[in-house]
Amino acid sequence: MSRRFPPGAMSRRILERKIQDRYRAGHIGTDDALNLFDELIQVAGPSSVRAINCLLTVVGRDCPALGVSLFNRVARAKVPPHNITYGILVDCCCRAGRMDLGHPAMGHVIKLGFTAEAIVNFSHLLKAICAEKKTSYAMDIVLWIMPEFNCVPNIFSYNILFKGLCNERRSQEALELINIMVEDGRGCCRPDVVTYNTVIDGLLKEGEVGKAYSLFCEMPQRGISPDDVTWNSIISGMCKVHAMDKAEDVLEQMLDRGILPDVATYNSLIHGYYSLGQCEEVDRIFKEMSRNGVQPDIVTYSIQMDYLCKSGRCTEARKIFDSMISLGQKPTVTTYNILLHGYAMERSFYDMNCLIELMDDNGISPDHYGYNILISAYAKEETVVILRKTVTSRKVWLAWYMNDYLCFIYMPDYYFFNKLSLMPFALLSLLY
DNA sequence: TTAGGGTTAG
Repeated sequence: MSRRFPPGAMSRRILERKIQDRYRAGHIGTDDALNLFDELIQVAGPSSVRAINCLLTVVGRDCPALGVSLFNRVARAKVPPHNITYGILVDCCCRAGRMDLGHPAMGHVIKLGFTAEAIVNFSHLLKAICAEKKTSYAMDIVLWIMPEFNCVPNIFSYNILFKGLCNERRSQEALELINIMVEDGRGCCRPDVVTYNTVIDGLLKEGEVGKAYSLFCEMPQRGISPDDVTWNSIISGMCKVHAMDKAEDVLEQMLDRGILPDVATYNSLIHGYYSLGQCEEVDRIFKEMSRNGVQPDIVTYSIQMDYLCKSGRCTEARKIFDSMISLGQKPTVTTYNILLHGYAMERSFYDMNCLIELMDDNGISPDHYGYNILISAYAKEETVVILRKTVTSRKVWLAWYMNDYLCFIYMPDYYFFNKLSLMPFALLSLLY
């Protein structure tokens, strides 16, 4: 009787199955995935590609650069990568800030003849190109290069372009593109609810409230029903320009259509009323939330803390912060920044330093908002003298004396600022 | 393996 599998093949199949089952159940962490990858790659064969895709997805999600290096090991093993494997690779290259590797990876997909099925791979590439504020180039890819390779752009491709245009403050062009697509749209590439939501949000962020509202009103005529995201965007836009009556009108319309407000809806209203100093209205919204069974979330508490800090009531804000933690809510970097800004306004340097230590203990790194708050606060002290700036391998230490006290700021994200032109405003004014 | 909304600094 002949054996069905060569020696070792059965244990390899068992390992592959185990990996895929655990991946589907969401039971693989990054460290786990690395160990399983080491185990599998030693015995891997052509059948291992699905399990390898699962492991690359888990590792790449957390650490895209590591995902790229694992792919190199796959390429050296006798496992022909699948189109999906290349998709994960393109995504990892782009998210690791290695567009110089992302383009060749995509070129490889084309060379191997995967182009017709490479639609998702193109989406990763388009997203990364748009993130670099090169949406015009991404548009050339969608309109000319993809059809050239028989890869028909889908609504995902177009919606990535719409988001890119809006992020470049080119919402008017996005609006015109919607109209062109409506006039001669074909098949799957008619604008959908996500397209409208993206452009409505872009117009609102550029202060074009009237145009955003008109587009919102045109949706039903064009056969697209607004969803919860659409309603929330319009309500948030109205709240940001302090048109609270209009926001309440839109909320009524939303309820009439049977769509229930969620925590994001209430957060917009609470923020709007706090900005106007109308605390009685805030209390009313909180009661309404509670009546409708909607629980406040981290953003609700952050908005409340921000109001208290800006009113010189940091102690009360801190009580909310501490009670939030005791209830098991994890503060985000924004929550810390709000409190940090409150302490900075009070010039409470001791509290600021303690909070930074707490962030560190909880594994949260300050972002460019946080650094600006810190540096601006210290820079306002007349006795600040920059003592030393050390730049080593993408890391920056700043040290200075303030009131005979040696202060440090460690900037692990220097490369990030440099890359995205997000070097903190206050830091620039100190260094140059 | 791909797209959209609510909070923070100067």
